Amino acid sequence: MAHSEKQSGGALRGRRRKGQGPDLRESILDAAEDLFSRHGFHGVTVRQVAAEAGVDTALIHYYFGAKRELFDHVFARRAEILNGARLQAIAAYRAAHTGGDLDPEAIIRAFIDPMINLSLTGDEGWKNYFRLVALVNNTPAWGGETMSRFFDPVVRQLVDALRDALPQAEERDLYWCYQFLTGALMLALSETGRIDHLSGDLCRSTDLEAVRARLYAWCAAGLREVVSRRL
Amino acid sequence: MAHSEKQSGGALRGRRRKGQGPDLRESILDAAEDLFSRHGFHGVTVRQVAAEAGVDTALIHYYFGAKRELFDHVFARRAEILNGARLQAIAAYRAAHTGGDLDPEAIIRAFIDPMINLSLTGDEGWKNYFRLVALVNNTPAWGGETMSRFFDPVVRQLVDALRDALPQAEERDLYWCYQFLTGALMLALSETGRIDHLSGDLCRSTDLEAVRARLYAWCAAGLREVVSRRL
DNA sequence: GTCTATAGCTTGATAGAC
DNA sequence: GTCTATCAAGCTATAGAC
Repeated sequence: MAHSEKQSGGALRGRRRKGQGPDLRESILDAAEDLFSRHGFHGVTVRQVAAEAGVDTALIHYYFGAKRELFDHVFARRAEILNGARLQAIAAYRAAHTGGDLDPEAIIRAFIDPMINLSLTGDEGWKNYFRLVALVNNTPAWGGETMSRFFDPVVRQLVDALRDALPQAEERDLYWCYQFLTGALMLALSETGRIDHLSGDLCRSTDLEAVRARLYAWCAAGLREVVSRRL
Repeated sequence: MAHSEKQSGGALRGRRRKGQGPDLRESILDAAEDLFSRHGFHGVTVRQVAAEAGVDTALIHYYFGAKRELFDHVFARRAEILNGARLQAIAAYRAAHTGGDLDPEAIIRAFIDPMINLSLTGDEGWKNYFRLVALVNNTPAWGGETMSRFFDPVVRQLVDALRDALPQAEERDLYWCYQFLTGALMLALSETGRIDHLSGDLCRSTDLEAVRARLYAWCAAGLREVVSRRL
């Protein structure tokens, strides 16, 4: 509230960077994203963010206001890009298959592929971001509400597409299957290193190509089975 | 370290409670479990735990030492009970099917059923505990190591049993499938309420019977599919 | 825009009375 | 065992110089 006029006003947004030196605003968000994703909201101090970004704590409050607002900015920053990519992937698949049968596995692929691609080919920040989303997804106090606020529209597109692909499916089954899917997906994207230790380094949690090669098949087969058992 | 002699010594353990009034040590653990599971380690203060337990902060330090030691006590308390139940369920299934074919879905059921049963029929503390485990499971900084330390032995039993049931399966596939399973399972057990909102209350995250009716089929079908695609 | 300095509070932990 | 009292440290956030 103390800084809302600066965030919404065009003065700052219109001429940021000015071509000289790094963009401190983005540096702060990058540092916050990195730290929040590893230690959670309460596990990070504004001072740590400032130190990691190479700025002073006062500057963080100048740009983003309170600590919680900083967190929200971090969470929202990549959500739009991600949602756009996923919506487009689902729409592209539907457009290419109007009239014909829809394949549930291809729909799931369209939903997940953008995330794995961003994590693999994008900057390191995307890995931090997915870790953060996974953390929020498992945060009972406010995680469910936050996830809904940012990602429900895309999920509805997924469920809609799956319903069209499996018109005989019960509505509830689609939602439960989505929950299983997102639980498996989020854990994979957060790359906690546990599977490395567990498997004696036979599997690497950073090996998202291995995830891709298995997760779609896993989800599609599970969905088919759950839907068919109800009939 | 300041209190190690009190924790390991028999004096406190031998005559706790004395039959009068509530056991403050357990009350503290219950309160800490509740709060940690909702807000994470850093999101809870020792003072909050003390207030919730109805004791003074000094007593917490007297019993458990530092805040982190309190957390470790909370995490370890139910791990033994849980691991015992799961090991027994897997062993019981194997004992009942020596010589014959092993069913992957039944093995998965033996692995998961104790958790769902404890959450459904046990005290409220079990729900808090599973939320806590889910949170740790998705904590990059130290979650992977902690999960491994407490739960790897049981997971190895699961993987061993699945290997015997599917001798043609590739080793790596078994580990990846376990990761998908645990991601879906932990999210379900943490009951974040997101599916309620998403489905317009068609599904309830507290409805673990609905999870049970679908998760085993989901996991078993996914496992079969992943294993078969590799051949 | 960016930094210095600091106010005002909360935290984890302990010493010591009972 | 349990509580009162308290300390040193660290925290968020802001005011004001530049």
